[in-house]
Amino acid sequence: MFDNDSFQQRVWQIVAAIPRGYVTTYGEIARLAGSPRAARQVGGILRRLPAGSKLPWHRVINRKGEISLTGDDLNRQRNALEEEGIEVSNNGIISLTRYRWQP
DNA sequence: AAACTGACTGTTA
DNA sequence: GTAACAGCCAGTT
Repeated sequence: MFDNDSFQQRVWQIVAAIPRGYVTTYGEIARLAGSPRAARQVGGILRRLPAGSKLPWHRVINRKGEISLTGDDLNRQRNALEEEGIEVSNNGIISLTRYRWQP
C-alpha cells in the first residue's frame, strides 16, 4: 500500500525515534531499516539532510563510539551531545556502554 | 544508464 | 590493543 517508502525515509524515521540523551550507530540504523550492510549509506543520507531538518542526526556515531565527523562539524556534534547531557571526551569518544539506545 | 562517492563495518594481520 | 583492506549499497552525477 504505502510502497513509496525508501531506505532514506526509513532512516529518517528511525533517527527521529532516538530519544534525547541516547546515541546509536550507523550500523544499527542500517539493520533497523532492513539493510544490515548499508551503514555507509546511513552516513551518506545524514550528510545530505536538508538544512534546517529537525532530525537528531547528532545522536548517530560509529561503532567505536567515536564521532565520525571532523573539524567544525565534529565540534557542532559534540556540542549538541553535551547539550543533552552526554559526556564526550576530548577526542570525540562517547561511551556506548552508557548511552546506547536499545529500541 | 553507467560510474562515482563515501557521517561504515567486519575481517585480517 | 591498533591498523590496513576490501566489501558494501543507496544516493548522486
